[in-house]
Amino acid sequence: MSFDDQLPPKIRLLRAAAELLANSEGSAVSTRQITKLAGVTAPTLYHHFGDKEGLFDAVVSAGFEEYVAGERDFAPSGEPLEDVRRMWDNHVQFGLSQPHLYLVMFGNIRPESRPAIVADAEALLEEMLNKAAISGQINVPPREAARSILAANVGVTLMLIAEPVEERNLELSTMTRDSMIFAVSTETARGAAADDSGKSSVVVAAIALNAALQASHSDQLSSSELKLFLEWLHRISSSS
Amino acid sequence: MSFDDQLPPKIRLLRAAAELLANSEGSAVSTRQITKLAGVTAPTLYHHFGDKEGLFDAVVSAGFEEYVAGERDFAPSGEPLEDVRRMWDNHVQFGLSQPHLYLVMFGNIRPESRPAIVADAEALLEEMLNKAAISGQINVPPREAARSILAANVGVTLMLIAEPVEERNLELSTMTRDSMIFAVSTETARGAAADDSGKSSVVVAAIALNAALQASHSDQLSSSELKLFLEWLHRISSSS
DNA sequence: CACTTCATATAGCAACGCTATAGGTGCTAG
DNA sequence: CTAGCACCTATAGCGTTGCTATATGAAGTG
Repeated sequence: MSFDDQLPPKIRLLRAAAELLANSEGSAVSTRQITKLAGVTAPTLYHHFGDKEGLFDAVVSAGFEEYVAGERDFAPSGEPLEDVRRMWDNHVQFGLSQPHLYLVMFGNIRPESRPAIVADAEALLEEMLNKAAISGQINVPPREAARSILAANVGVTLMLIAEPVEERNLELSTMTRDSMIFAVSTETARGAAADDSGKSSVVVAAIALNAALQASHSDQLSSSELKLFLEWLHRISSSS
Repeated sequence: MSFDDQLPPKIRLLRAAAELLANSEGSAVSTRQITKLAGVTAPTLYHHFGDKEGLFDAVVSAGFEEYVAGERDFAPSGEPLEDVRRMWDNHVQFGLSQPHLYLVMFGNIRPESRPAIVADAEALLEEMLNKAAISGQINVPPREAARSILAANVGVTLMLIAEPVEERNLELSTMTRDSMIFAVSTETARGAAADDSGKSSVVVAAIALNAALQASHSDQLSSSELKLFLEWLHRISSSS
């Protein structure tokens, strides 16, 4: 019954919960199943984790490490938007390979209670999008882009999980993914990639902004503000 | 206790369930609450609806009529893609105004069990996208486009529901919506933004510069200067 | 040794979704 | 009018859920 004697009960509970979450098909996972598999009784669970959700949160943190590890390994491809695509695919892959764990992480929605994990995933995406922004590859602030992309990513994954396995069509994922990324990117070409060779730096961006601001005066700043702004921009631009 | 005597119990159950789903804050709704409010006992519920989910499905069908009615009223604007935008907004609006009902409809995800309602919503969207396809306005088969857009729509709505009310930012919705629609449409609108007096390139450059400055703090500006600089940058980059 | 602190077990509560069984109701057939 | 027959509802309770009041054991400290 208990599968891992002589380990501390806290760890046995974590492993039992993880195993049940990973393998249980369809129905929910009960505390009694978990404690039975772990070879402990109910109060032990509540002593260590407070309540069922506390246990699941702990399991999820561990599962999330795995998820994040998958995301970070892909990271340095040099092309940030390509990395965002990989993060998207990794997200979907994780959801489909461990649907119950995923549902605990992202599918357990209740009004006004945001799972902590969502913020983490969002931060991860934002970090990557920030790199894209530095290269001038996106036309939306990274934070908003991250939220938007993550929302679509979760929506797609949930929808795929809800479908019968044999009907799951991953094209839904790739299509939505590319739609979202394309929409926030500055790529101009519909079919072919732009040859704009990216690779901007602070200086390049500043120069571009400087030129753009002088060409069409923005009405977001007053004229005196604009003058000072342009002076600072010049200092930055001429720093290299 | 029972609020609507002399109506048939089936209808009283439906109304009680709908009312509880609409008003219950946070916690779940139990069959006992429902039967108590309806003034009937448990077997009555199971006689008419089979099980709890059957009742909820029935409530949802009724609620869905309302939802669909909202969608159909908007329909004939002549511009199909504009109608898709309205359907998207209506969807989000419905979710935020009746979050519990919405969660029963779209948030109750379990592996390989697709809520019937999703197929209906998908069909509705597909129908509209078909009109767009006939006018040559989209570059993707309507069915796939509908699935993709609906997935993103649900994802956004769930994410907004999970957020605290005061933090809810509908821009997440409009931005994701336009991203999705733009991506499937044949508009070559990327250039249209450039027509927009070059403002978009200003925004792109500002976003890039903003990200670059925060990544590697330049030593060309003092910290107080930088602070003000970034504030202005933010004003510019969030102008459109 | 006495004392505190932590960790686990015994036993059980209230609430849950659901149901076996039986009784009441209104209908049609004879 | 009555007998039979569906249909609908109630009494009572089953098995399971998440969780806990209480007690017991073990381990460290004075």
